[in-house]
Order: sequence, then C-alpha cells, then structure tokens
Amino acid sequence: MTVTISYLPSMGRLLNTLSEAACSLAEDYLRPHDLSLAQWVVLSALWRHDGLSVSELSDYSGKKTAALSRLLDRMESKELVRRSAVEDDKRSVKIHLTEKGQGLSHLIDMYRHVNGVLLADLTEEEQKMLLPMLERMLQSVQTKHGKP
Amino acid sequence: MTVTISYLPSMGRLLNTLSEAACSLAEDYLRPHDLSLAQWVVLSALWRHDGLSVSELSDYSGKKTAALSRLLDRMESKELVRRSAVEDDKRSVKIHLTEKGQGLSHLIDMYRHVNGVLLADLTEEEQKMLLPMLERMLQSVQTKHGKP
DNA sequence: TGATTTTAGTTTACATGTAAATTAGATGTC
DNA sequence: GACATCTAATTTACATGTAAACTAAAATCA
Repeated sequence: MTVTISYLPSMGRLLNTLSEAACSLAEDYLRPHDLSLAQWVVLSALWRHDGLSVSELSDYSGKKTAALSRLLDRMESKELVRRSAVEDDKRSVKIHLTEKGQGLSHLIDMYRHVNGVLLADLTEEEQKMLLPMLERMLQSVQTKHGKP
Repeated sequence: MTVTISYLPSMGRLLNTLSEAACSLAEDYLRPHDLSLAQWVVLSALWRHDGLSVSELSDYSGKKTAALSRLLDRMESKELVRRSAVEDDKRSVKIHLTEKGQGLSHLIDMYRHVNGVLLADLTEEEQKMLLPMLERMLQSVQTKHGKP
C-alpha cells in the first residue's frame, strides 16, 4: 500500500483570496456609480428579467431571502427598485426596477471587465480547461455541503 | 479587424460561489469545535508561530487590523488567546495561545479535508495545472487592485 | 370546513468585513 | 529638546452574511 503525501497549499484559502480580490476589483468598478457588488447582483437579475419575486431573486443570486430583505430595503431607499404586491398571492412580493435602476443597465457588462483581468495571463487553452475544472470542484463541494 | 465575441460566464461569480462553498465546508468541519473559520485562521497562524503581533497576524491572514482587533476580543473572551504587552514598543501587542487554544492545534489540518473534497474529481494532471493557473489569476487581479 | 402544515417574506441577534477617525507611543528633524 | 510625522492598535459607523424566530397567507387533509 502506497501513501502519497504530496505537499499542497490550502486551495480553500487560495480560492478565497482570489475571490475576494475579484470582488474588490468589481467594487472598484462600481464605486463611481455608487453601487455595491451585492446591489449589482440584484440589479443584474432585474435587468435580465424585471419583476422577479424575492424568492426568485434568491434562487438567481444565491442569497438568502433574509439577506435580500434588508438589501432591498436599502435599494428601495436609494430608489433603485420598488416592491409591489402580487394579486394572486398576498405573501409574495415582486421587485421592479425604477427608472434610476433601469438607467444603470449598461453596467450589466461589468463582469466582463473582471473576466478580462482574471484571464489576462492565461492562454486560450488554459481558459478552456479552467471552467470545467472549477465547475467540477464546485460540484464536489456542493455534494458535501447541503446538497448531497 | 476581427472581433472575437466568445461567450464566457462570470468567472468572478463562479470563483465566489466556489469560495463560499469551500468556506461553508470548512465551517461545517469546525462547528463541532465551536470555532469559526475566521478564528481558525488566526489560530492556524499562532499554531505555527505563537506570540505574533497584531500586524504580523494581519500580514499572515490578510485581514485588516481593524477586523482582527474585534476578532481577538471575542477569541480572548472565549479564552482561545491572550493579549500581552511588548516591552520595547508599547504600541505593539503580542497574541499568545492559551491552553485551550493550544489544545485545538490538531485542527491545523482542517484545510486538507477541504482540499480533499475540492480536488476529489480532478485528475492528478489537472491538479498540477490548476494551482499555477489560479496563482497567475491572483497575480493579474492584485496587479489591478491596490498593488499595481 | 376547520385544523395543521407549508411557504414567502421579514425581523432580530450576531459575526464579519471595510473605511475613517482616534489614541498612544515611536521616530525624525531642526 | 520640541514639534511634526509615522506607526500600531483600537474604535466607530456601516454593509453584508447566517441562523432562528416571527407573521401572514396559502395549501393540504381528515
């Protein structure tokens, strides 16, 4: 029986550092527009499909409804979005873009800027391999956490 | 002039999701020991080198001293660490493990568990390629943010 | 139909991160 | 030595995330 003890740094930490750096880059990009990344995520869902419910926003964004509730409060007071009641289901709440929120829709391409920086130093081939690798890692982790 | 419009999903988002999933996995692992990931990061520095200053902990962990200050408050009240004055420089504060903090040092290998899950579905070759790719991405992003 | 269970959203309590202001103690320069 | 500047750590104000409790409304079912 052979035991391979290969030295390997913490992938979790590396991914974390990388992710945080990418977020910082995104925040830099959004700051002049007075938008946080969290707010951009919500807007980017609504730019594609206005009038989503809180649950649908949750599915799209991966954020819990508790987090969204407060985030939407702030976005509402910044007049980026507006809540509206649903006739059929009084529990449900639909979120609509205001004119101001709509007016920022050109920022939907923000992620391309980040992609560009992230991938700047990788060859085409590397880029082609990277995505499926990351997706497989995600699958592995999600299988072990919550969705087994 | 040729313009290549290749469809590419948001790498930032993928990295973020992956990183958060890896963190959740780590938190799951630590929960039975009543430790948060942030606390583990501090302890993992001290397990390697006890008596670091707050600034040194900041360098090691990548956390700002402001974040550490409060984190250390909580870790102190949980009796995981102890602050002590430095003779030479009254501004500086050294952080020491308590017996309780020392007693958790077997958790230093937690990250291997996470590594194992993350890499479970990748071939040896893929694993070998992944690390340098992520490191190059990190370099690219850090060059654009703060360290240009 | 009336009681029970689910579901949608919100609220609260808490941990964490950032930026900016503050405090106290070095350091440097004249 | 005295004043200006820098540095280490903390504090404060705020945004965000989680888990758990709560509210109201819909759905189920006996």
